[in-house]
Amino acid sequence: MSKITIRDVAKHAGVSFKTVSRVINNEPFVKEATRQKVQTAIDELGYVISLPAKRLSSGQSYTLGLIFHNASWHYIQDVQKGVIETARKFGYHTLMHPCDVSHAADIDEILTMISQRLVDGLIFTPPADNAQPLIQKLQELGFPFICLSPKDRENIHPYVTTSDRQGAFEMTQYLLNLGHSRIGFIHGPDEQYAPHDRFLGYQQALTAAEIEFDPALVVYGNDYYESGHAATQHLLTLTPQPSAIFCNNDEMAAGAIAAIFEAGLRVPENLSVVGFDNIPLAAQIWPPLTTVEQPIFEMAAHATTHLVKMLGGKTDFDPELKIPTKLFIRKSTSKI
Amino acid sequence: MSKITIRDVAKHAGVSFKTVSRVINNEPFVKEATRQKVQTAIDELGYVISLPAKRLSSGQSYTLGLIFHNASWHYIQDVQKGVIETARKFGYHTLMHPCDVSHAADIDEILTMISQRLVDGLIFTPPADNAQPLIQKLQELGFPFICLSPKDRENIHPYVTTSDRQGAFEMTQYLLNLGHSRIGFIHGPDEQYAPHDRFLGYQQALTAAEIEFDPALVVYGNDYYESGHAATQHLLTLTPQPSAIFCNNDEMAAGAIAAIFEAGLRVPENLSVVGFDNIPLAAQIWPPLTTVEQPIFEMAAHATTHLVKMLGGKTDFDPELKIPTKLFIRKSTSKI
DNA sequence: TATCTTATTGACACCGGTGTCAATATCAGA
DNA sequence: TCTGATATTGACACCGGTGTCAATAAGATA
Repeated sequence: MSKITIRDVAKHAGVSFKTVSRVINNEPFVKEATRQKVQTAIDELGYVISLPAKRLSSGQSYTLGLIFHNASWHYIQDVQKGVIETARKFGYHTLMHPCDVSHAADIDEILTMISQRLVDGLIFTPPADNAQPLIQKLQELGFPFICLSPKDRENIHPYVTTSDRQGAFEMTQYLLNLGHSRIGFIHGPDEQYAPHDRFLGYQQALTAAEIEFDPALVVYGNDYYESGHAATQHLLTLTPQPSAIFCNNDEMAAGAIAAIFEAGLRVPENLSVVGFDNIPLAAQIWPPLTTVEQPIFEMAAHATTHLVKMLGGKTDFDPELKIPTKLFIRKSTSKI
Repeated sequence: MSKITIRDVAKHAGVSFKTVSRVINNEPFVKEATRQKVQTAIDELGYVISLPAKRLSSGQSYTLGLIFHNASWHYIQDVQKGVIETARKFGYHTLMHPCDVSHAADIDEILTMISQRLVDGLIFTPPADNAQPLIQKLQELGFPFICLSPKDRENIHPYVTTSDRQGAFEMTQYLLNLGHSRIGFIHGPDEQYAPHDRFLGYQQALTAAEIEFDPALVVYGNDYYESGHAATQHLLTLTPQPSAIFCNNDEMAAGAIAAIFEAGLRVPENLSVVGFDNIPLAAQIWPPLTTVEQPIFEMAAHATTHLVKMLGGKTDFDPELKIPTKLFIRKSTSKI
């Protein structure tokens, strides 16, 4: 394709190549007539900027790195959409970087990416933000990054998260209103922040309704289908059996539903099941899942916007943004 | 981070900067002793190459673009894994490019990416390969690209696909062996190639078993959950009712199962349901879905390898690679 | 009209590598 | 030990932009 450079355009327009550079970057102090002349030359020649050249000379890559490790792809897909779309608006590209941040080699790889000047800033999705040594190194370096729902909210800034506690509170309240008082709770991974917040919301709703919290109803899972399945099998052995199960995420809820069916019971006739996140799967299983929508796309979009602002040297934004959740009532719940 | 350049390393090692360049690129004709000396200097100084500089001077971006449009994310996630992982092995990075190739502006955007020298080659996933004007333009330009399961296999090369026909043939045979003779078939989007191949496999298996093909059993869907749901509702009104439903993909199969449950019937007791692709969802719905695994990851990996080889000027590979499918028997099927 | 600002434009170094080709070692054979 | 062939290394232009600062043009002011 076009091997046209700004010097060609300059010659064609009868100006210096620096002026062409000014025009394509929309710099001030260019006479309108000159701008027109250059623009015409650009159009006639079909000039397109060479990004490699711009990147080398400006010292910026105009690229953001999205770091994710071991995260559910349902989650990642929304994050990707949010980040890619938002980055594009600002003229940035996005590089996906799946990795295992618990692995020293992978951390080195990320550090290398930075040294290579491949990315200008990084976006971390949980649990990648748990890579303490990496995060610390970045902070020392002063390298721009932002986290999505980080575990450690005290030391990692800026971040964007969601109102997990409030969402879980509302969902629990909803189940309570349906008449459920023994609500099993499948807890998420301990290393992350969100599960604790969600659990807290569950407990607070119980307290608000003056229902005594029974620790026996809490089982730990790892957010995967299988663990939701196993946790539910355990919950079903309890006496009295819970009449509803609140899962830390939708994937475990899908596992829960499978376990209930296997036990010869039905959802929601015998047990109600709810999840968290509202991933596509939630609407595609039977029965469709009542869940709490986590505004992943919006979080990712906000995080990207913040990061780009940081790269531009701005700091006039809230370093601790919280996006609200929303209840999605479907068919996996019913009155007791 | 390090602002060390090859000139710094050269000075430190007492050689010319060109020699350093030779060492980092592992070029021949460098004396072993020199290589050692340079390597030591590199290690001591913590030198890391500047990609922007390499890209500008070499004229290559060492980046592949993955174009996808409107495709299921279940599919895309495996493609992404395959492409990213493989590209990395060859020292390439991958840029995701979701877009709408039926939109002229989006096609221009891709053409611009090329002009900007942002990517060295493109990988298309269906149905993005249907962007005729774009594909044609690329062929004229001689710009390297490769398609995954393209619709138009006559004119688009190279490509990597899977044995859709054979997979559908085997699955149908499996259902036949289970005793099903009236097998509903939910056809996929007409604009793609794969659905036709799968349908052909279905018909051939019927013929091989000497069972007459009944056109009434074929309903068209668009690969989404909802259309599988609707198509199944229709199939259930048929007399005699089919005893099994073969869906063009898993997502529609999930919709089919939901429709069956809603009608008060059970899977697989009353009807067997099978899908195609073996996406994660297949194992997470109840009952777990019997399906045909489409080797998406492998296809993506092969395609990437081919593309990189093309970029290296090689042409010693099959321009029409076909990766085999595999049957996954789970619990959504049973004897009649 | 001469002078001082301020708006525009141009000259040129530089970003940090790669590519080309000439220069210098090295080594085997005579 | 000398010579030609081959192995190594260096010099330098170049990729196509951006940044800096000087040069020039255009107005404003006196």
